[in-house]
Amino acid sequence: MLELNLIRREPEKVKAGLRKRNWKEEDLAIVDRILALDEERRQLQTRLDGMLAESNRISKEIGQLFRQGKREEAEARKAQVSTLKEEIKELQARKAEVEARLEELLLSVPNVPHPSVPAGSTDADNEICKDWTGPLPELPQGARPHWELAQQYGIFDLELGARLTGAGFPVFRGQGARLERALINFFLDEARAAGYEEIQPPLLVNADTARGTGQLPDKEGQMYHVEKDDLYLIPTAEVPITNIYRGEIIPEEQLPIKMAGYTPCFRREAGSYGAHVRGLNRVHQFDKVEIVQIAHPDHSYEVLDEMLAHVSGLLDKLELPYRIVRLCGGDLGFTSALTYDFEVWSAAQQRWLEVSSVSNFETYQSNRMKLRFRGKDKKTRLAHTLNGSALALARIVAALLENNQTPEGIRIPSVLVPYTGFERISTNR
RNA sequence: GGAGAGAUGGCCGAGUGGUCUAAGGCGCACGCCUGGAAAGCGUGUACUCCGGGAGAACCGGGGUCGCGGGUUCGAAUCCCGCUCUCUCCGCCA
Repeated sequence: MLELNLIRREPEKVKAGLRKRNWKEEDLAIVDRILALDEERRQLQTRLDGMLAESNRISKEIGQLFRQGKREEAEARKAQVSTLKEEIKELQARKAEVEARLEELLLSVPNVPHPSVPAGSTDADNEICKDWTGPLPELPQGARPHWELAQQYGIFDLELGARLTGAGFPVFRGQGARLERALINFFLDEARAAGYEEIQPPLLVNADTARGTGQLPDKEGQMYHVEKDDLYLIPTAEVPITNIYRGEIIPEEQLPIKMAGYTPCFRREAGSYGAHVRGLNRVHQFDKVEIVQIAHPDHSYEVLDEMLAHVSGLLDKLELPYRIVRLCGGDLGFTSALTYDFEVWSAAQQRWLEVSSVSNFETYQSNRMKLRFRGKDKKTRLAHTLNGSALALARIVAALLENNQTPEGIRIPSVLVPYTGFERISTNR
């Protein structure tokens, strides 16, 4: 949720941001409607405060009159307050109504994109910031996509998952399961070495938490909902981890706060189908290590760069070709100010797969969460929140399988060998 | 799932209808004292909204004692609902 102050001070900047997100001119009027409602709200508040002050004053007098034994005067004042009270009730109702409408409008305004966000409407307009300049893997004759390799080596089984649960729930087996676990441990160890506190959050969250990071109300359809308990399966560890500090006021010297966690992630992904979602390319449940930082507003873009470097380091160590893409206005998430995607080369599919998304939300999430810090000047300010995948497992596995296939089996990058306990995946395990 | 107790400021804790503008203590900050420190003494110490103001200074007002309603001229205090915590019982990896 955007800060009302920003809309009040710089409505044109907000409108320019919406234009970058390809909003139609006539829809920009929402900014003016917000400003009008805010003005109305403040006027109501001023009037209401005056009446409440009056009522408080008279009530105090009544107390004094009673103690002095002046019953009749006290009774007269009572009647006076009674009429005041009716007006107060009416004003309160109007104020609540105005506030509810204001809130609703505010929730429907996305974050203002960072100046560096390129114009554009689809992923074709995204800007490649760092392309892969090295050689792409050369595959042997008869190279196969990862879903075929999975069958050949018994790494994971989607048909089995479909029988147990439904489409999009892979069952990892044998060396495949061990590879998953190795990657998780590798990513967590790397995060810890980079100063992130390891978190094991709940996998189900309540509506307040889902609202804090912006999954509700706008991405409701993305999440699995447990109706009986009104809980949501997390689509990413970002949701519970960022909310750890919801409503907190953090001493400035504790910033930045760095947290990392491994969780399975659950996404409904309704309506997707076809060849580009085969295998592990898009599934309903996948493993991911997420890194989260809560940063000082003056330094959040340095933090973003640091997170990009961290993710780059992971991919370097895994020896995977990758490129970094800056999302354009049309592709940018609702709550994000700036997002970089990491894409790894999937040699058999001959395409780039998104394996990480690193974003700065500035105060968009923290405003909704009331996540603040206390500066050296004793004032409270909203902190900036950032997060990134480091990394999303399913597609990393897909790329590793395809890029490292040899006639003797699938080579494990040397950095992972201490974690897997084997150097190659082969039929004879 | 059943029974009971509770939720007050950064923390502990008092407070059963008006003087609560929330006692007292701890902690923290600043000052005095000291060669320096401790002790002692003094002062201060929540968040938020609205208005005034050039003002993130300051002044005035509103709201917040778990959350939401209600009773009352007036609620931390009385009533109803909810959430959470603790104790006991049941179930359980």
